[in-house]
Amino acid sequence: MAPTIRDIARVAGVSVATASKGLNGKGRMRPETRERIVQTARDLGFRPNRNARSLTSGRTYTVGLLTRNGYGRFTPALLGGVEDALSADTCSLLLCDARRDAVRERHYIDALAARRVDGLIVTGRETDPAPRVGRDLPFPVVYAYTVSADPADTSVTVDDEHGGRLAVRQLARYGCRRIAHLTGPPSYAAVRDRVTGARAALAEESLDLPDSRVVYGPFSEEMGFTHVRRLLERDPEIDGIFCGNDQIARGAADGLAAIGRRVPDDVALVGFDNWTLLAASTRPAVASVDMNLYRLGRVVGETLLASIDGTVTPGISRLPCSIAVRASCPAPTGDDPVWTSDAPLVPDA
Amino acid sequence: MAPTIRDIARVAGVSVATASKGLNGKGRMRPETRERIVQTARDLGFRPNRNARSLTSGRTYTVGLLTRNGYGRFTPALLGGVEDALSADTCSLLLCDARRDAVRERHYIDALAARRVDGLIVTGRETDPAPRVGRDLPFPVVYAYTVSADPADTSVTVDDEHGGRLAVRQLARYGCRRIAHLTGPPSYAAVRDRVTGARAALAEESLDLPDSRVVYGPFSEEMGFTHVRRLLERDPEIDGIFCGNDQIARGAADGLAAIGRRVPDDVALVGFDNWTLLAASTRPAVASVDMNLYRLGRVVGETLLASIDGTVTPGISRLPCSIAVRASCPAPTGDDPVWTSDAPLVPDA
DNA sequence: CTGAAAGCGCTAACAC
DNA sequence: GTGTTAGCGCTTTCAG
Repeated sequence: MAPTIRDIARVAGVSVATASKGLNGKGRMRPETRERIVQTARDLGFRPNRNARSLTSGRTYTVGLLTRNGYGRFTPALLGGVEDALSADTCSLLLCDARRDAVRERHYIDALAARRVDGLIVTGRETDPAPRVGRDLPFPVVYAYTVSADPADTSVTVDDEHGGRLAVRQLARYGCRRIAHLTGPPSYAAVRDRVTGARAALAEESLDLPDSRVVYGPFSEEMGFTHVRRLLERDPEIDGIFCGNDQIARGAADGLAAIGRRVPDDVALVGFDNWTLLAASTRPAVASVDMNLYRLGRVVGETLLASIDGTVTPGISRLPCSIAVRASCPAPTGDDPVWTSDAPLVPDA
Repeated sequence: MAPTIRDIARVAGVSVATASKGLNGKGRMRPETRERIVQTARDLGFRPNRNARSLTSGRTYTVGLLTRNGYGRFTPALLGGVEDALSADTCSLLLCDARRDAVRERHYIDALAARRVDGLIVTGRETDPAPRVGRDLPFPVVYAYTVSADPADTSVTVDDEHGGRLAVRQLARYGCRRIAHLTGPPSYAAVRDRVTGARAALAEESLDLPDSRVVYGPFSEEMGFTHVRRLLERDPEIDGIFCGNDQIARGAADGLAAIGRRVPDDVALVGFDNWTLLAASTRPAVASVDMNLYRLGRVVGETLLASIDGTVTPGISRLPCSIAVRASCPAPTGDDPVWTSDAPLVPDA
């Protein structure tokens, strides 16, 4: 059995109360007593039981992370940021995956409540407003990437409009004048927001993005591969394409190669997600919008810690994106935020 | 504040002990009393504090998951299996990412010990024997995917040799007779094991894999793209290639297309990892060895639960792979285990 | 300066 | 059947 504070007290020849104070650097006592206590604890390999401590303190220094639909490509970066933010307060993360199942979700919420977590982070793969995770929960909740449909909740997500703006600005700076958009299903808020952003930015350059040059489809390579060719057949003047993710961009790059168009000379390409593994391997490498998910995770963690401390900030906050420049659209970036590297993370897969 | 068992007892008009027994279905008491207690608990939204309970029970029903070098592409599937296995015992997962840093690792181990986790799972991106996580830890440890250098520890990993056998058998069944291997750095045990397996399987078919047809390099598309062409220049008779992962396979497919070789008619291809997002999008789609990581996770979880119960199984156990058949090598699979789908998981990214 | 005592939320013997 | 008591490991008044 692991030694308890009583063992320390006994061996050090003091009372339990003194041992406690000694170990926690509280109260006042003769330095030699404290030293003796600490030394004894070290000798016995004493490790205070945090669960016991949380009984009195009321804090468990544990937060839940509930993902609503599995761990995806976005999870690692987000998780890294969350962990780093929380580690500042030596909080640990309890993981739960609801797998699109409301019953599972409920079950996990209960389990987390029974463990008296200090807070909860809810994440999911879409930025669309989603039903909140429960009402009157006994801990603060922050939604990460996904946003709660209830404006009284706290959500932190990506500014997809900004991402859309960055993408087309990069194309425009490269000199593109007839820009098209190949993207995912319009049922995604992210997809719609990016279109909105793209149009706004183009308008500032006196350019436009007519409906005829926007193609919605699945978020897949296949989509990019087939539709890029149709698009250029219909409208051979297109000289730049904003792709809704890097898979589409890759398909588009291959499709352009197949019809003998050079990238970026004839048609420039900008993707989204900056999934380096894919974007950097495309021929040529694809410039891409980065959602700064590590930073998102940090902000989420910090927001949750603040909520736990009583400072709640209801509403949705949207963090800006960056642009990762690569050969498919090699223009200077102007004042736009530039992505450089995954800094403190082990990159990708 | 959340109601405590005392609140329940008071409201239900019984003692705390009776309330406890009533709620846990223990002891014997008048059914109506039990009913009253349970009903009161429901009314007050009582949620027993598991931390308090674990003080007496000695069990926290929490296990740590320590990843040594970040969350990769393999993590989600593994994690899913682990979660499912542990949920059978209503265990929760505490997440830690050591990020290749021994100090961080030590720190996390301490934190987990302080939380009195019932057990620990250690995972990492390589199957190479790695230094064990600590000595004389106060809880059982199971290594997942990564294996401990100490044979007294319990490790569960992938049978890469079997994977190598499956890959070349699939090629052989398609009719390939001059098989080559494009793979990652030989510093990886996984890389060497797969070569061993491939050679063993080929020998059974009276075929071989001479050193001249094995190329080591980085695990990247670029590697496949450039080396497949050199390889076929040197040895134009090659009719099948076993690729060390799906990125290499993809590069190889593109490289073959670039020199006008048809896949699979001229050269068949089998990859490794069965990373569907990549493998299924390659033109043509790439057949690939699947490591059954979800199942690995389950076995790891079950093994850990057994260890917690006192049944330890030291040593390394290696689980077999499956083969996912796709257009790049469309042969019947014989008796080999076939991959069908990610079953209970939300697939990929 | 140090220690006795009470209590955090819950469980488990053992009385009544 | 139900309640009293003690105790899990630790913190925290408050006396001494």
